[in-house]
Amino acid sequence: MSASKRNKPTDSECLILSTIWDLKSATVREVHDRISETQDMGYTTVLKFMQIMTEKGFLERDATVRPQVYRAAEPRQKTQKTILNDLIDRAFGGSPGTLALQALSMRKSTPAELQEIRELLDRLEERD
Amino acid sequence: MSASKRNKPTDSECLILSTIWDLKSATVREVHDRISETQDMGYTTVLKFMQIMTEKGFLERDATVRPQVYRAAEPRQKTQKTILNDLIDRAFGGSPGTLALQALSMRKSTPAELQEIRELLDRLEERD
DNA sequence: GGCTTATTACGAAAAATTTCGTGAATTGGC
DNA sequence: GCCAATTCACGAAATTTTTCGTAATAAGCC
Repeated sequence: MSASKRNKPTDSECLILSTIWDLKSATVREVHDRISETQDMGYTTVLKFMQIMTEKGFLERDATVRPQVYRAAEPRQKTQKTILNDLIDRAFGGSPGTLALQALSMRKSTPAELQEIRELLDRLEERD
Repeated sequence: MSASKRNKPTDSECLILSTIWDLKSATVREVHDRISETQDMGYTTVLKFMQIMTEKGFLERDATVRPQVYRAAEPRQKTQKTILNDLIDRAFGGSPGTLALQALSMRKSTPAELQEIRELLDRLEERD
């Protein structure tokens, strides 16, 4: 199967993906421990999500080791872009700029991030 | 009632909100006509969503006129920020900059938007 | 090998979202 | 005022998402 690209993960799936992106690869327990810090979600609930996500093609699992280890099937950025594409059309009138503007004006970003964005802007405007 | 702020609209609700933001205020038919251009969604389905959204506090309705007219209960930006806040934590490791960067590198933005972002960056960096 | 604990599979309940049928109420035209 | 067409309220079915209980399986220890 592996619907991989076209469909975006659900809210809970994003939470789990996020953790796995951070850890590169992770067992169910590792994911659950991480998520438990902020959320109230049972161990078998996390397990079930990870099984479903494997079916959907969001995760891959190595069943040769115990406990089993999961990895993201797609690179983080690719999935993030799928999510953003959907959101931009759905709630930002198709304008990525509007979304970016709102995001930046909302919370403090690091100087490094701001600099990176400046450089991106330079490259984007050069193309004209 | 009016849960207004804390909760984010569902996917379908975003679609409808988007339309109403554009039109400032709208009847069910107007919203349905707009959405029908790209989606396959029945009239009564749209109506039901708008009724639910009114209960939830996302919309307000003027029932004194016929057909009834709906408006967004909160300003567009406020709702957009609620959505972004959630997404940033859920899938972007809490970093608005990462989200902004991805959004900008994804599709072409207008020169005006790029300029606006530059100005925002200037203001943000001044604050240090 | 048997016991204890941790991990995994299965399936299904609970909750939330999406969809629409049906009939009542309202409006506009004649 | 009456009829056709539109709009609205109600409720419920269908689907998807979220949650977890329970049992099966595997691992680690003495």
